[in-house]
Amino acid sequence: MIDIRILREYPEKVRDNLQKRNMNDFPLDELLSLDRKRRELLTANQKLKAERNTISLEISQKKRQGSDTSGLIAQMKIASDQISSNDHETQVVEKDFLSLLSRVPNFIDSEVPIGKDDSANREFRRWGNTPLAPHTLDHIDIANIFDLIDMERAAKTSGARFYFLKRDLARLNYGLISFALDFLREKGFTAIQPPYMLNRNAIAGAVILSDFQDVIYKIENEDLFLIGTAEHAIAAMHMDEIFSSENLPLRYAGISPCFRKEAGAHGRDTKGIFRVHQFEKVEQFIFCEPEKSEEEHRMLLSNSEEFMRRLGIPHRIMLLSSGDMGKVPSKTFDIEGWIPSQGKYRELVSCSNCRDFQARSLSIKYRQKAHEESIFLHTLNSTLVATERTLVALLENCYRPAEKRVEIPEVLRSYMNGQSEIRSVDSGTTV
RNA sequence: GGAGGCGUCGCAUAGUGGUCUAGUGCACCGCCUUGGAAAGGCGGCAGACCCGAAAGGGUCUCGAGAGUUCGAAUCUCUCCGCCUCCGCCA
Repeated sequence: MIDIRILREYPEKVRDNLQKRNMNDFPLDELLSLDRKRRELLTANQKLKAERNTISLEISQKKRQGSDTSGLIAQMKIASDQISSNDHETQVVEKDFLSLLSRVPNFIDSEVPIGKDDSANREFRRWGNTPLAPHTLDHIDIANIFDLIDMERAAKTSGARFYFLKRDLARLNYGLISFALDFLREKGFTAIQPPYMLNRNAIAGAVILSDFQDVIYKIENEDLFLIGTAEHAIAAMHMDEIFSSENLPLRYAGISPCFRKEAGAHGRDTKGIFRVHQFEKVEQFIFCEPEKSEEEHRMLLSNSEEFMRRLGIPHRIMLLSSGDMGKVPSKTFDIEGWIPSQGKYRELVSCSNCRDFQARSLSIKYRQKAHEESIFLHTLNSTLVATERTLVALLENCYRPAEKRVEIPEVLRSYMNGQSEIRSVDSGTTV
């Protein structure tokens, strides 16, 4: 949520930001008039309540003296009726106001390139060789050679965009997770396995809920949603808390499955496990003081880059344009990994500075010294590894067609009992 | 799932319809005192919002919501959470 005072005092800043985000149709004037109306109602009703409190005190004093209070009580009755009808009206306006305010996107960083879509993203750097056509097999073709993924049966049990991971690929998935947790532990992150379901209040604090209807699953007859990412659970974990600055920054390594409806993705990436309804992710999450967030953001990106390098996945770093980024972050870097079968870089990592936007909706603050004024802190999040997507990149980049084998990256071998490659069907039933 | 108990300022607690404008203790912060500290003294110590240029004033919040009442921390209902016991269960 943005600071309502900025909107009140500098509405042109908000309007400019909406324009940069291609959201010119946002009803900003309606929001401003709702704010005015809400304050008018509030002020008027507060005066009435102050009056009521005064008369109430008078009544209690007179009762103790044994004087007659019937006149005052009649007066109170009228005031109370007025107050409750005003309260009702205020609530209605307040609700409209809040739901509109919560939809205002975060201010974008001045470095963010302005554009309509991903074509305006700015490339920062590349790493690794990207042979154009090393082989024509995609990750599903390769998985089929070694019996590593069963999409057909998953379609039968669960539907499209589900999968059974099998054999060495299931093991490699957990290897990746373990490696990622060890990697972040060395960098001082605290491992967190969050609840996989959140209530509406928690989710609404971490995201713009109206934009998430197409993304997150709702549990029937419960006030619960399956998490789309550990980010939201970890962000909401500290809602309504005030930290002292000596406890910051807080650096978490979240590990969880992520559930996504992908309702708006019909026809995109329909083959394989690149875009699926559930995947595992190790997530970096930071709570820090505002003046540290730029530095923390660079650190998150460099962690994710280093992780990619250690896996040997060729990649490039992109600074997302205003048209391609989410509404909550003020600045987002993506790391795109090389997918040989597509001859393209595809998003594997998203690394965002949300500034005080989430902290404001979740009311997470800090203060330098006891009894000083508390200030909203900054939150940042970055994928360290989303394992299913990364498995796609690994299968394709590490496949050696001449020898018909998938080479396991050096850093993962210790998590695979020393195994260095996936060769033929290992053991167990093949059907 | 069943039975019972409990949710009040960081912690502990007081409070059973109007004197609660929520008290007290601990912790914490500032000052005094001291060579320095402890102890002691004095003061401060929850958040949000509204009006105001400011000084200042006001409103709301006793787990959440609804109700009874002129008036609710206090009475009623619903929900949520926690604890104890029983049942079931990875």
